Amino acid sequence: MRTGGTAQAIAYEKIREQIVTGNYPGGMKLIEERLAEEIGVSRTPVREAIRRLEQEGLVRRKKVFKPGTKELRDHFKMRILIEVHAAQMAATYMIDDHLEELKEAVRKAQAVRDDSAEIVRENKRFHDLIVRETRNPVMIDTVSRMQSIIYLFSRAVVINKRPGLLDEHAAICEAITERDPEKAGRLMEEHLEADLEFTLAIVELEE
Amino acid sequence: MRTGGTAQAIAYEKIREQIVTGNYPGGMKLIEERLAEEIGVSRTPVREAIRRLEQEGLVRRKKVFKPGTKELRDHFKMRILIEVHAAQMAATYMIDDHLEELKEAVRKAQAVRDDSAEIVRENKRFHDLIVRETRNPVMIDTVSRMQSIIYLFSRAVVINKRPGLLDEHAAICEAITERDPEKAGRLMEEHLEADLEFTLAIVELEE
DNA sequence: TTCTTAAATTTTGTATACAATGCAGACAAT
DNA sequence: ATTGTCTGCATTGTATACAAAATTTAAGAA
Repeated sequence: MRTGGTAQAIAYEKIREQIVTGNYPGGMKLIEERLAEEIGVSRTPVREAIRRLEQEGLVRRKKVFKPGTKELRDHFKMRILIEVHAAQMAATYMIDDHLEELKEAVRKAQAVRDDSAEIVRENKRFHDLIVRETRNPVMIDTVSRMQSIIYLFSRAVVINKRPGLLDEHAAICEAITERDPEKAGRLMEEHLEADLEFTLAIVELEE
Repeated sequence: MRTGGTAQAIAYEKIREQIVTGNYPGGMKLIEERLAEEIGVSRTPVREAIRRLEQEGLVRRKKVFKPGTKELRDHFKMRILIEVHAAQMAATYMIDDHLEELKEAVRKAQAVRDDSAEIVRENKRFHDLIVRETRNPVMIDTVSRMQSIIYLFSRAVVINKRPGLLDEHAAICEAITERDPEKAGRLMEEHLEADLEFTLAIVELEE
């Protein structure tokens, strides 16, 4: 990975990496001095990196954020609201080039039914392509933040991949192709609600 | 104003204040040393305050953010999405106590038809009360952020208060009272879209 | 033992010095 | 006149020292 330029950027990338991989587990205290030494910079850039992660929601009061089920739900609901809207926009305005990309993503995910890392990547790609159709950076950004938080959980979920997920993607893609916003929106909502319930079910198993 | 506690909090409050009052105009460069001296703290807390404001969207690359019309639109659309949802939730679930508060806010705004500062306050209150009904801190927070950005503009707009605004509030309130989510959502959407267009029209006058 | 409180410690907050970077204007070369 | 690059200045980035606050540990009393 190319962790560019400034010490702060390096610190940010490294800490973030540790958090999302689960290497720094939820609840772990982030001690500036320790991290500074570990990364090989001074406390100053580490501080700023932590602040950034705090704003981003991955860190809460110097601890790695550990979302409870309520918080997971809240983030998911925010995401659903935007993505349903995005699906409607996509069905209305998506140009053919983009539609091709979307179909490609669906096809690819179906092709690699066993490699779960690859499925995760294509899954994310599918959703990103749809969210892009809002043409609204604020929404795109918000979804991205929600995904980060949700991912703190779904590492576990990803492994137990949910049945039906790929078919639902295909169905949404079809509704967009048919230029049916109502249907696309409805299918997206059902899809994400199912994802949420599945995720919650697994999380509750773990606790 | 009570600017409590740490130097960083003081710096944050003071700088934010200057920005939202328009005292620091859009595009102005924020120089750490100058601000530090002005506020009476060292550069360190000022830096962190600026970073925070950057995350919040009020500052962009050390300059006071000056949203263009596209950006204003984007923020507004995000807000609309959430508030329409909130209105639907409110119509479905709002308890009587909260409904009373809402009615009170509408009444009060109508009572002070001349004092524009007071109208702004009651206007905000009306929307906040509805957004609260999402019961979703993530959404509440997001709307609050959108409002900050929008307010960078609407200082101008506020002065030319839009006709019909209060009646629309009353109508939304009524739809909620009638427990009609579809209507409440639709009215809220129309209301905010009208606000957006009005705001854009004024902004374009200014340029 | 368990609870309180005080001391010790760890950790964060703040100031400040110095280094690196970027940027504006001056001057030279074409 | 245009381009280039050099110089000095303004600003940000980083490290570090010290102060304040928070947290842990230990000791003593109920």
